[in-house]
Amino acid sequence: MTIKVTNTTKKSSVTRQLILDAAAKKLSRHGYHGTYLKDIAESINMQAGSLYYHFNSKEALMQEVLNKSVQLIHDIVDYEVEQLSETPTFPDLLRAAIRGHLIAILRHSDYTLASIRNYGQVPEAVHNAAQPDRDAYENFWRNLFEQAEKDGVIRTGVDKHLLRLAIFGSMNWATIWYVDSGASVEEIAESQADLFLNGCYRKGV
Amino acid sequence: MTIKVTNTTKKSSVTRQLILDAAAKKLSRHGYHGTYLKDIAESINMQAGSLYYHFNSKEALMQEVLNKSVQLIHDIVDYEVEQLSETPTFPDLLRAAIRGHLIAILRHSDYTLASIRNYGQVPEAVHNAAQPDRDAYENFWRNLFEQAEKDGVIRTGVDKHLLRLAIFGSMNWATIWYVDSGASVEEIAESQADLFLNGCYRKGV
DNA sequence: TTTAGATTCTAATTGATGTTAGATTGAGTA
DNA sequence: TACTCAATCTAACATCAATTAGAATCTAAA
Repeated sequence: MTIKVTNTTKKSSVTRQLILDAAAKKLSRHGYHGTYLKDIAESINMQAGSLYYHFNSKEALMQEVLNKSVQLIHDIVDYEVEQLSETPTFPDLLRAAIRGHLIAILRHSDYTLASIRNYGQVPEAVHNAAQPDRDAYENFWRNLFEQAEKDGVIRTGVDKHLLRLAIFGSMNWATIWYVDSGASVEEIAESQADLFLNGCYRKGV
Repeated sequence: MTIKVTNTTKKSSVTRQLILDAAAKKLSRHGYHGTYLKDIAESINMQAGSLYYHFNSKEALMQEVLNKSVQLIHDIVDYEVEQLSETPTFPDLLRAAIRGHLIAILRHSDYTLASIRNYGQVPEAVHNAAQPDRDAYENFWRNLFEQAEKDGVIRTGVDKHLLRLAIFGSMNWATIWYVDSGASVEEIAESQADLFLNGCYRKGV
């Protein structure tokens, strides 16, 4: 058996990437247990056994897909937020964060759907390995709302915790209907930000 | 082979229900391909083969779980809405609908998690079979917002379609974090309704 | 008590999957 | 040219899942 150390050969890393992409695609469509190494391999014209040159096991491969999916989102959100002016307002920040998250999960939907759909379906070891990355990303949002509350721009009575979870839900759910909606990512982001900031209700008819 | 016709015997229908419940539990935790008939059977002290007396195939069993999950939600939402006064306001209606949906998916989470997590992961035949029920339920929400718009209580610029999907996302996502949150279903419902009605932003600091 | 029908079990069968070891290929290098 | 090593393939192995046929058991009515 070949022991795998970090391999930096050109060809190897290209193939690795091909495998990861193919795995993400399968994983997003068929779930962990419905994703077969044979299918992954076939979709990039390889044999199932050959995958073991690049990954030690199915679990290891899946783990890397899940990790990458979270990092991808985090990176894009960071980027979108950094594009803002020096002293962005809370609505600006929220809009940018939502836009980043949606861009990530809708444009790279194979990875994020793989992550979302298999949350709690993969073996625990795989699940736990991605937790640190998830926590790091979650903290970004926690901080966003904590700062906003300090600044007094959150309406009294709004639970920061439930607010964050509601926004997460709305965004992540978009992976399910986005393709059929015809709307652009930017439109959806704008709409969701506006909704969470101002609500849908017109008072005093 | 025994051909199954609709069987109304007492014992049979009780066992059927046991099987469905067990299947929903497994399905919600391990996904379609990770759910094994053997496990379902064992969890209710039966043999895998015996399941075939009640269901023609794994697909047929799964299909019934998914159908039931949607019907369950629809029924409870209808009930909550009917409890309202003769002429409920839009906020009242929305609150009741959200409460009903959350009660359904959080109290009977095995069925609804089974449905949500396996959306697009089950074989297409199974998926399609549950579509009519899903459509019927979706129409309830469509009508809710259409009526509200006619009544002029929706803020201009709000996209009814995206609004509905955002609310769905927030609610359904709650299945993931509910158990760890410590919040009650009623609190979450109240909080989400308030959020979607009025937003989180306090204007004019 | 007998018996027919309903329900469950038992023991295969068939097919597919993750994994591995060893053979094979192919590109660069001494 | 020979050699090395990365990369891939091939052909197995062991396991396990869905399904089935028929035997066994249980239940309620005659």
